[in-house]
Amino acid sequence: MLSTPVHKHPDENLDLVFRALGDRTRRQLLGRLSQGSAMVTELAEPFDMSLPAVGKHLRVLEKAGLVKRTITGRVHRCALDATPLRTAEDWLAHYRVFWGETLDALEDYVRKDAVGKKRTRRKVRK
Amino acid sequence: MLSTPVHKHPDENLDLVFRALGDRTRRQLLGRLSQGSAMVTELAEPFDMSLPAVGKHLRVLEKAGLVKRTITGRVHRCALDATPLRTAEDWLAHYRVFWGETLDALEDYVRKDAVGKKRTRRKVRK
DNA sequence: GTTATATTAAACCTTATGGTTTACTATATG
DNA sequence: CATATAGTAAACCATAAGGTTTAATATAAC
Repeated sequence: MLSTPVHKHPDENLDLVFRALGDRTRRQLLGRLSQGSAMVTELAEPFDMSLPAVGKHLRVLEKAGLVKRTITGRVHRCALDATPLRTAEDWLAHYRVFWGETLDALEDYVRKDAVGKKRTRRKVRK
Repeated sequence: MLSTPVHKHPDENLDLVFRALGDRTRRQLLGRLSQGSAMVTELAEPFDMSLPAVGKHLRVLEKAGLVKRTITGRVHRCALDATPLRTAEDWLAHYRVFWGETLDALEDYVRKDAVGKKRTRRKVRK
C-alpha cells in the first residue's frame, strides 16, 4: 500500500517531511517534479549519482508522502504531492511572528487562512 | 566563533535547518524557546533523556542558526533565532501553489508560468 | 525467443545521528 | 577550602543515511 501514510503521532509525519527536505538532492527532485511528473530515469538523469541512489531518494520522498508513483508496465511515473508541505508550513507558521516583517506576513497569513477555511475574519490583535 | 554560520552553498543552510527540524525533540525545544529563553538545564528538564543528549540537540539547533546562546558564568542561556526559519518558509513558498484549494493559486501559477516559459498552456492532469 | 530497457533488491561501505555513561572543567556557594 | 551546580567532552554503541556495485525482475521491442 504505502499510498498516503497515516501516522499515529502527527509529529511523526513532520519528522519524515522535514527530514526528507533536509537533503539537497531531494529538494532538487521536488523542484523538478514541480514542473511535471516524470519517470525515474528522467528524474535521475541530471544527477551525478547512480540510478539506485536516486531511487532511494524517491522512496524517502514517497514515504514522506511528497511523491506519488504510478506504475505502468516497467515505467514508474512520479508526481509531486505537496500536501505534506502544507503541514510543514503550518508548523513554521507559528514562528512567523519571530522573524520580522511580521505585519505583512501576519496579514498574509490571516487572509489565506480566511479564504481557506471560510471562517469569519478574526481581528488581528497585537 | 560559530555565531552566524555563513555557508558557501545557500542550500547547505537549508540542509541544516530542515534536518534540524526533522526531529521531534528539537522541534519541542524550539517550541519551548519560543516562549522565552532558558538555560540548558531548564530546557532539558521536560525530556526523558540525559542532559548531554539535550545538549547535543541544542548544538544541532545552534549550528542551524536557530538557537543563540550566551554564556554567563556557568550558565548557558539559549534563545530562539527564527531567521533561518524564514529561509525555510521561503523555500516552501514555491510550493504553496500546489496545495491549495488552489483556484487562485493555480491561476497564479499558470499565469506566472506562461510568462516565464512562453509555453503553450499544458493540461492540468489529475 | 532474444535482447534491451526501466527499475528495484541486495550486499556492502562509510559517515552521521541519537542516545548512553563516565569523566572533566568551571563557576557558585556554604 | 570543600562541595554542589551547570555544562561540555570523550568514549562508546546501535541504527540510520547516503552512496556504490552487482544481481535480479519484469516489461517492451526486434
